[in-house]
Amino acid sequence: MPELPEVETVRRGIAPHLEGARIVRFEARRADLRTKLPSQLAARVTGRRVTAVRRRAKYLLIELAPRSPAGAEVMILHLGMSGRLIVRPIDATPPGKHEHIAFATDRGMEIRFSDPRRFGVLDLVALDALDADPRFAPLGPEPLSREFTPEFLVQTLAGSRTTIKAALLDQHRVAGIGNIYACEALFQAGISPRRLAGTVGQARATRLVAAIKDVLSRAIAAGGSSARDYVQSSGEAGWFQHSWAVYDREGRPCPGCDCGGSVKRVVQAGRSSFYCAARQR
DNA sequence: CGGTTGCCCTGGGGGC
DNA sequence: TGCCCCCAGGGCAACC
Repeated sequence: MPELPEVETVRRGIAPHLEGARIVRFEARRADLRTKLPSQLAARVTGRRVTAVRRRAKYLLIELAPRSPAGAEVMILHLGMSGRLIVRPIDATPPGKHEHIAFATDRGMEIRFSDPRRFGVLDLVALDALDADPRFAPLGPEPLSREFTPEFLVQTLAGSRTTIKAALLDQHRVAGIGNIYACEALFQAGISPRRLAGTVGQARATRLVAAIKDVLSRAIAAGGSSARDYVQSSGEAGWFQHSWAVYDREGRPCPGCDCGGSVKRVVQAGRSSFYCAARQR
C-alpha cells in the first residue's frame, strides 16, 4: 500500500508508542514474508529498548539500544504492497488471518504487522552496517530533502533513455516515490509520463521537483491528520484517504483546467500510468 | 551496462 | 449468485 507519505504517516503514528519503550514480547506467526525472517529474531529483540523510529525511502527503521554482546541494531521494516501496522492496547484479541507479526511494549501497547500479500520485509541489522547495506547504499536522495534540487534531477536524468515515469520509480535516482505519486507529480508539473527522461531540462525539472515536494508534503499532511484514527483503531480506519487528480481516474475529465482532455491510462514497464495527453507534454 | 520483463503472494472487483 | 480473469501503491533476479 505505502509510498513515502504513507510510510511517513505510519512512522509518526508509531513513534510516540515506541521511542523510549522496551519490547517485552515478540512473536512471528509465520516467517515467510518476501524474505525469510532472521533466525532467533524474537530472542534478539525481546527486552531491547527502542531508541528511535526513523524512515528512509519506503523503509521504517526501528532502532534498538545496545545489549551486550550486540551493539545498537535496527529493525528494518518494509510494508510491501499490502502491509500495515496496527497499534492497540494489549488484550486477548486473537491475531487476524494476515497479522503475521506482533510485538508488545512495556507501555501496554501492541504493534501488529498485517500483510495479506506477504511482500513485506522485516530484518535486523547492526546500526553501523546500515549505510553499507545493499538495500540502502544505492538509494537516491530523499525527495523532501534539500539535496533534491532541479539541478540534481537534471543531472541524474542526463543521458537516460528510459521514460521520466520509470525514472521517478527508480529508487536509485530518488527514493520513496511510487506509482501513485509519480503519476500525480507528473500531472501537476505538466510533463508526460512518456517523455524520455534525458529530455527533461532545467525548466521542466524545476516544475517537477516542486510538484514532487508539493504532492508528497500534502499527502503527508493529509495522512497526518488522520494518523490518530489509524493508531486508535484496529487498522481499518481510513488513514489512507487521499484524493487523486489522475491516478485511477481513467476516462474522467482532466481536472483543474479547460483543456478538454480526459485521463488516459497506459502501461509502462508493467505499471499503469494515468495522465492527460492534452496538458502533459 | 542500462533498461525491460516476470515473479513473489492474496484478495477484491468487474464482466459474463 | 458464481466463476474467472485481471488488477493492485514494491522490489529484485533474470533476461535482452
